[in-house]
Amino acid sequence: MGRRPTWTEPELLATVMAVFRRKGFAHTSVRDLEQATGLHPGSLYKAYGNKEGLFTAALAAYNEQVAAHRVRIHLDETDPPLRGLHAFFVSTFDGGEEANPGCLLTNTAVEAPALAGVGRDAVAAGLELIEAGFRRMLERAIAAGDLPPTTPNDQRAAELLALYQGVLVLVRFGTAPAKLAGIVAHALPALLATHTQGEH
Amino acid sequence: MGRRPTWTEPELLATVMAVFRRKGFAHTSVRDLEQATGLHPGSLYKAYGNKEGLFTAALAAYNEQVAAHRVRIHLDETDPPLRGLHAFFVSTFDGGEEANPGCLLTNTAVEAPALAGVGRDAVAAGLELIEAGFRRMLERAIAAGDLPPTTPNDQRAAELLALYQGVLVLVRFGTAPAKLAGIVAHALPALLATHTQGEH
DNA sequence: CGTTTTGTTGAGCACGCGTTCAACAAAGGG
DNA sequence: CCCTTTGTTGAACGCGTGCTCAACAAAACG
Repeated sequence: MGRRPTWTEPELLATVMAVFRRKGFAHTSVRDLEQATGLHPGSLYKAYGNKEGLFTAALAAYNEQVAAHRVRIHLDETDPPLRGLHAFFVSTFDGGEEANPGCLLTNTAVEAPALAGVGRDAVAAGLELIEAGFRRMLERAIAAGDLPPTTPNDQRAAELLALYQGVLVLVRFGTAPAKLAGIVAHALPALLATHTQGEH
Repeated sequence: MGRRPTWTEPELLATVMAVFRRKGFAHTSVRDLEQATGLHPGSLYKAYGNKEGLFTAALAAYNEQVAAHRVRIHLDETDPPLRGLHAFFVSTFDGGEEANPGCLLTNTAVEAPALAGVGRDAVAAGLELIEAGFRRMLERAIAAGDLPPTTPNDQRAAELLALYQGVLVLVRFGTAPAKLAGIVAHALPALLATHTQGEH
């Protein structure tokens, strides 16, 4: 090769990802990325084509590095499963004030409703990754006897995903962690409680 | 005055608001607004100072026109109250495919975490408007005997707001209305059901 | 050691952005 | 009926944007 890359690709993408995550796609300029990475535009464009390609790669990196990691740690490897679920939610806002830039998937889903195919697919894949994690965790909880199988796991997982996205909106807005903790602590058990479909 | 305004202010802001709501602040150019309103930049800038002023005014208009209206219709004037709550959620996605651009408050909360004071205050005011609507609706439901007062209304309202934001994220992403309907139909009764704080 | 291959450099381009302003046109006031 | 006031016009400006490219430098290869 030529001059040895200053970055390994995952590290580079993690850096780029962090900027997109904090500022959003539109508010991030290529010069922001230059400053964050120390690389000059030619390098970035040679490797990723354009700003959208850079964003797409960062989104994929987010799925692989951040989302999948959180799912594995909290939803797949924590016992009891429902405790892992709680930790999964809390992990979005327990890092102090400025440490929680929200979720790149949530931010992207909201920012670009008409986003081009690849970007949309990446968001869909990320959300499905999380929802599938919820389903696996629910199965473990049922197997452990912590949860009565009164509602299909698909249904419960979809509801958990919706609540999760909502929490992430509030996180990004800057809602106080104490309030978020209260929401999560009560809403998760309530959502999962057995229930003969309520009247309203 | 001079040439009679082509627009009444609320109509103008409703038009501007629709563009911001669909495209987001960053992706909306002043030329987009020119095209949507038929007004030329000088007029817009004379009245609102700059693009952010225009956005702030549109945000206030959203609170007064859209959010407050929905709260009143569904949360304050529908009986039984819990049926109104359901309708409030469903109203975010029952308008067909392209008809539901999501919520300007949600979109703004996500897009601009570091938004300047006024914009942030407007979002906070809008969210509080909705949360207060939830609280009033909960009081009515309890008074009507439809809901046991086992959990403080503040707590319940906060959870409903979180779920609401999550649904709006999914709406904006383009999740199928049938799936959203399933989420809402089951999650709302579950969230409100009486519960001795679950273990997990 | 020459050649190729590959990542890097950084000045620079065209474009669209937010914004301004001098000129104008229609209503109100005395 | 003039003068002021006020909303409108639209060309134009400076700037920051996304992006390009010719030159270059270091590893890989035989």
